Amino acid sequence: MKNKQVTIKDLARKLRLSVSTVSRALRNLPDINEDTRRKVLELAEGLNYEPNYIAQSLINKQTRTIGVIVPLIATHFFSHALSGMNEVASQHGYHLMFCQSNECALQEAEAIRQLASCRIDGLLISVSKQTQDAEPFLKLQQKGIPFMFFDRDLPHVSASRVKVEQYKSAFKAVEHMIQQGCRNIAHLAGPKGLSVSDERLRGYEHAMQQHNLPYTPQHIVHCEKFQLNALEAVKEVMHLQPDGIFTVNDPSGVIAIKYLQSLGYRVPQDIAIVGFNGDPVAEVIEPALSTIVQPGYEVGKEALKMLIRHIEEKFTETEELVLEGRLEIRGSSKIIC
Amino acid sequence: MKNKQVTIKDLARKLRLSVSTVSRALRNLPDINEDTRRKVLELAEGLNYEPNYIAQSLINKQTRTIGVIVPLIATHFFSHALSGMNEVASQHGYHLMFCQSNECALQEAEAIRQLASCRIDGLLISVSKQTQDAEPFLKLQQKGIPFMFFDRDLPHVSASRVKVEQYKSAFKAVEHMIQQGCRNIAHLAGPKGLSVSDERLRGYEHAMQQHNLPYTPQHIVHCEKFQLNALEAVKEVMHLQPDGIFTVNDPSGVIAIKYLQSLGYRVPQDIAIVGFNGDPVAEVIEPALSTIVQPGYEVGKEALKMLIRHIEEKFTETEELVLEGRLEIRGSSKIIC
DNA sequence: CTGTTAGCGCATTCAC
DNA sequence: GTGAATGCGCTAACAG
Repeated sequence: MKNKQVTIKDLARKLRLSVSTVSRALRNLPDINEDTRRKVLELAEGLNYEPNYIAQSLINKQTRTIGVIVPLIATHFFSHALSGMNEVASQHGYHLMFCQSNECALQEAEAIRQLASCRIDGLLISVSKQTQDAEPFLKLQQKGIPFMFFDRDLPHVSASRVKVEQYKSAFKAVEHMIQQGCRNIAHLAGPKGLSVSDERLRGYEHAMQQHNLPYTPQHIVHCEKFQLNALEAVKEVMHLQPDGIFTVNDPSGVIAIKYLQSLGYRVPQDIAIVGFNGDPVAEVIEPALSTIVQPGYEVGKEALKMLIRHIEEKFTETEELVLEGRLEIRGSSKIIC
Repeated sequence: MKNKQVTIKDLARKLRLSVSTVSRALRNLPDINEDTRRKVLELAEGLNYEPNYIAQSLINKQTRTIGVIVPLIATHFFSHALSGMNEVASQHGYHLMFCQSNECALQEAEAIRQLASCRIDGLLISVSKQTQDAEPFLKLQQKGIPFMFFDRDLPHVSASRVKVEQYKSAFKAVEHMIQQGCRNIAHLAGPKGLSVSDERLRGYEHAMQQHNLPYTPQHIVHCEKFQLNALEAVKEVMHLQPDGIFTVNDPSGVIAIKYLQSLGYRVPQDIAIVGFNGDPVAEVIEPALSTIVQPGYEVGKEALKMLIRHIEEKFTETEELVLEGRLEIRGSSKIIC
């Protein structure tokens, strides 16, 4: 932001007009001579004038900027969510200020502070898996900055949220495995305390219970680092000789398939695998990995739409939107043809 | 940005001090009574005061905000680049304002205007595949807003850039195929006029020429929409009965492998495939797809580092940084063991 | 229709 | 050490 930028004052001086007249001309307000307006617009165009949003923000008390915090951007789901937000933002004349928490609660809290100082009009956040403390969100509330969760949320914080149905999706996935004949299904779960993995776990448990299938605590192995230690988790769970594994995400499912095949197992005949998310890798593996396809792009779009609506209509109640996940049955779980 | 935010004036009033004293206390400037400073800091903490960056920006003429424009964020390379930028930005106290051009020159130009109005301190851009016009960039220059290209650039625009070596990487890839015994290599190329695909194509051509291998215009099929019509491109190129295909990206390589296998070809014995990028799908396909692994995260980091250096040191010359791509040889091209 | 005045939140002179 | 005055670029009353 050098001083080469043309200001409203420059235009006023060159046209021998007052700044307020120029300001009105620029904004197409009534009560202005058509001739003056034309002149102003022409000069603005010629001098390549761009309104200074910073100055406008100071007056309007709104920046038309939305903060977005995600745990990791280099992810199928979150990159699509951000893409969806970008779509809505540009449609409605908002800008996105982007931060990544790196799954770290401290970085997340710092990002929230920073964004608050930038005077964002609202915040969209998917929390890190460490995040427990509601404090940063309470501060946001007392500052009057609206925020919403998308995907990963803090259940005990009162705020609006847009999510994909996790519990029911997981339930559907496991039920599908049961219908395919699986009786001894294990679950590679995600980090404990993270809303989405907790809900997927519940879906697994309830599906098993509802179909009167036994499972032990050993059937559930938590991967704190998601796919990073999925291999060890698969090895561990194989002691139970399961005929099916429901994995908390697709990369883990892919790792499971590869490992089992290397051991000589046939997927899905000997053991069926179902993942979660709809990652591209799930379509590439042979056999293709059945999965719950999550509409990340739509989550992003709907979350920002809702936030903008709340901002512009000064809506204060909390709202919740739950999108459906689609069970995509592929080779890795198609036992019965 | 409601009016609930505490201002420096609020602090001044409650402490019966002037705003300038409070301002100085807050910024740890000298010439202030230690006792007053303590009181100010305490109250600021207690009232949850956050400095208004908007107001500061108006005075300092810098926003500490960097604009970033990418063609598509939901991409392995660009999402990692953005992640790298986020890392550097938070280290240096900058914020990122994110836009996606959707491969559309018009949206890109509009995004540039918008970001200019936000008075970003600098811009990092990877151009859309449509982009030809230098006009938006010239305007940026006359406004004194520094910008740099990363990855995809406009060669004829004078600006700094950070890229991955495309020509040499493609050359390496094709040469590797030749060393493995391929003699009739086809190339699924990217859109014409897009810097990176043009350079990969040159790498292919020169490698073929240097090894005295003939190729015809039919050996090169351009996919305007990248992977979307890769399948048709593969079918087309198969009329030449190639023993190797070098694809402009990994998804295309994966499509090629799947299609050829469905026809009964053995990869790599009958036909070798090498991709470009280092996408996760390349590791999952069987056989794994050889590829050029591009350091997207580093590109993002280095690009932002360079931009910040230019901004803070008022550096005006153009600079160019070219990172290496790593040839990762995998099953899809390992003919000789 | 147009110009003057005041002020957004803060930093930066310059007095005291 | 501290405060009053001025201004960043712009908008919003209010006069004329």
